[in-house]
Formats: sequence, C-alpha cells, structure tokens
Amino acid sequence: MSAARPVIVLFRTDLRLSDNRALAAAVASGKPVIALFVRDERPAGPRLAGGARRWWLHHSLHALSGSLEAAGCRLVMRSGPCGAVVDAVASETGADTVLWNRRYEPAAAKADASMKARLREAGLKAESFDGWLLHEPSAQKTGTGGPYRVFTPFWKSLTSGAEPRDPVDRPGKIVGYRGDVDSETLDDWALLPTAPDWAAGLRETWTPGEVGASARLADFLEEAVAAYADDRDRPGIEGTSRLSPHLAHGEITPFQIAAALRRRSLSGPGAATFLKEVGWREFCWHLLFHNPDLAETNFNPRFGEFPWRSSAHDLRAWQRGLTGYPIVDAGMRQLWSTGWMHNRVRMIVASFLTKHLRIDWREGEKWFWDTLVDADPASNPASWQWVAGSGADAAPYFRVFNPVLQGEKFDPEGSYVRAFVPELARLPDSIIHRPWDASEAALSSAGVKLGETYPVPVVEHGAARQQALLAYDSIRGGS
DNA sequence: TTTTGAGTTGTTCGA
DNA sequence: GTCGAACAACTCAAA
Repeated sequence: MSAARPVIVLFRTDLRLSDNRALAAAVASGKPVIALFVRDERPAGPRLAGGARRWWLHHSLHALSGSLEAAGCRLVMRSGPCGAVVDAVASETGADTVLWNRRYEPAAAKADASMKARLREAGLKAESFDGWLLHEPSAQKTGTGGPYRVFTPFWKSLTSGAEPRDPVDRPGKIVGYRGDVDSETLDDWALLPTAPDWAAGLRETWTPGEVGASARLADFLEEAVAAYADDRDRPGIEGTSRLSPHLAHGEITPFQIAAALRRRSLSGPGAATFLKEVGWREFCWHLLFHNPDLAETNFNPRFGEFPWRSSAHDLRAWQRGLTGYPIVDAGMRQLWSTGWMHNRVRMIVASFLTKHLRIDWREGEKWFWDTLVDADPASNPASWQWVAGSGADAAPYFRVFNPVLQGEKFDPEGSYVRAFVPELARLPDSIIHRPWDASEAALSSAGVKLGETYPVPVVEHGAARQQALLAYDSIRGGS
C-alpha cells in the first residue's frame, strides 16, 4: 500500500472539485493524488488569456488551491508546454497514471491527443473525460454527415437525444501525494494588474471560484430564471444568469446547470430559453472545432472583399465609451469597469462598430478578448461574426441596430445609461437616449454640455446606416 | 430526387 | 398611430 504510485490530475480550464470526472476517478483509484495546474503560454498553443481573464484566473486558482487544501491535497502549479510538464512531474514522483478533462480548442485537443498516445506508449495509464460541453463537437453531424451551420437544426438534434448525464459528486476527502514536488506560486505568475490597478470594479462585481459559481446559479434559479425570457433583454435589470465567466473557467459545468433545472422541474419558458443559450455556447464550440481559425478568418469567404474602414480615432472612441450614443457608451464602460457586458448591449455595440463605424469585426473581437472576464475562444469570435454578418446562421446584413430605438426599447427608464454614463444621469427618461435632440433648457438643467461634458455623436445614424448597406451591397452575389 | 418551409435577438417605409 | 412588406442567400430536414 505504501508503495502505491501516485496519480496526476490535470487542471486547465476546470477549476473546480464538483462534477470533475478526472478528479473523481483519481480519488476512486485509491492512489495518492497530485493536483497539477499547468499554465501553458506558448504562442502556438491555445489563445493566451487577456487581461481580464488573467485577473479572474488568479482569484480562481487561489480559491481552487484553498478547496483542495481543505480536502487534503495541495495544488501544484507549473508553467510550460503541458506535455513536457506532465512528463517532468511523472518522472519526479513516479506517477503511473494521468487523468484529465478534455479541452476543445482545436490546438489543445490535438496536443492532448498526442500526449495521451505518448504517455501510453511509455507505459503509463492516461485517460480523458468529458470536458466543458454537454456534447462532444466531433459527434454532431447533419443528415448528410457534415457539420451544422444553422443553430436550430443543431439544437433540435441535441435536444432530441438523451438528457445530459448527472453531475458527479464532489470528493469529500482527497488523499494527497506526500512527496516533494516543486510548485510555482501565484505571485510568480503576476496575473494581477499593477500599474495601473484597473481591477477595482471587477473585485466589486465578481466572486471567482467554484463557491461563487454555485451561489450565482442558486441566485439565478431563485430570482431570475422564471422571468428570464423577457427580462434577459433588459440591461438595467439583473435578468441574466451572469454565469458566463464561471463557465469559461470551468468553475461550474453545463451538466450541473442542466441538472439543477431538471431537479427543480423548471420547465417554463424561462428555463427553456436559458437552456437554449447554453445550446448557443455548444454551437459556438461546434463551429470552432470545425473552423479552427474562426477568430481570424471570415466564416463566409465573401467577406474577404468587405470594404472595412480603418479609423484609429473612431475605434478608440468606441473602446472608451465616447461615441455620443448613450446605450453604446454605457455598454463599453460597463465592459471596461466590470469586465462584463449585458448580452443585449453586446449586440448593440458590435453592430455599431461593424456597421455604423464599419470597422473590422476582428478589432472588436480582440478588444472583447482582452477586457471580458468571460472571454471565450468559441463564443467570442462566433458571435462577432454573427453580428457582422460573416458568420454561421448570421444576422441578415440589413439588420442595422438603431442605438436610439434599442435604448428606448430595452432601457426605457434609462437606468442602465444612468449607471454607467453618470454625466447624463440628470436628463429625463424621454430624452436620455438621444441627448442631441434635447432642448437647451433640458441640457443645461441636467448639467450637460454636448461636445464638452458628453460627446456629440461620432456618426449620424441615418447616413451611417446607408453607407453600411452600400458596403454590404458591394459584396453581394450576382443578380 | 426534388421541393418546400423555416430559420435568436430589426428597421424603415408607405399605405 | 398602426400594420404589413421588403430588405438576401443559404442550410437543413421533412414531405
């Protein structure tokens, strides 16, 4: 017994103890467990975390390390190419088994497949388990054997199959490996911003880690899921789950979410609509699996000819929330200050960048990648392409969101704008989404001086819309 | 085999 | 003020 060789459990994008099949299998084996987090930052590997995700990762690792410690196992942290790190730790400790949950970025999946083959060849046991998706992307095929390009048939096919598996239990006690293993520290990795520290708003908004994730799910089920079908479109209301950054870091799994909905027999329109959003996440990963360069290349090749504008000035105005359109600026400032933006507003700001400013969707995708705590290698590029019109099952080219109408419809009391654009807070509801139409008296009594305290619009909606339609016209097929 | 209908999130225009 | 039509092109499954 004392000679039992240890088992290595890899942690990458699965920063949790609950519903962690690799960890559960390791505990069930009865061998001493080495919990190993590998930070693989090679340029050729999976996309490197942006600033907001690095902040999140720091806190999530801190939380994970604490929960493992409490269960009896320490977290070993190493950086380097994943395969090489695993080889090193295995030879240092005499481990004979390596277990992990699958990753789905094409480059990562490939690396893991060759790691598995190599370990087995060397006589070790290597096994992988389902990762952060309900359905393996490689298993989904249309009637003719190709990948899905339209969401609805994809979702129908998934929901007509078996219910997703039940989550596996969180291990109570873990027998940790007692030998010496070198570990780096969170301080070594310097994931937090220092000069300047822009993370104050993130700290106020989020609780990274598994405990924060399940609290968020419980809150959502308790308070918001019933009205989700309507309230999810209201950025001034806490109508969405806000689970995205927890999902993105594997602090909670879609299996746990689906099971929680089943358990509470939540079958109304709210739950169905919410589950469908989880389905979109699956669809985006399906797209990335079949299109590894989704973040760089137009899904619809016709967009290679699209006449994008190049304007550092306008891009910067958009990034800083200084476009002069209140709903757009509120969204961009929510993103900057909290690391997150409401879904409805993401569509509005993305439409504004790609259509009103006609700036390449890749610029927006990059900005979101760096600033979102939930930045997701699949959802981010797939959704940007969807809005731009170049993506799978994309929005029609002629759908140009009118930022004033969208604001008045979904933020009718202006509460969202007031929260993030305080210089407009004293304008009346009726005019807050179009301050340029306000009377001199209304502006001055609200303390607003257009062009001084708040920008005049960078473009005029009607003219920008016409230009966008012309540009889209230029890449349309014959006829 | 071919045809048909439906498909996340809108806006504008003219009757 | 309200309402329906027009604004493409293509995918996928069912008939």
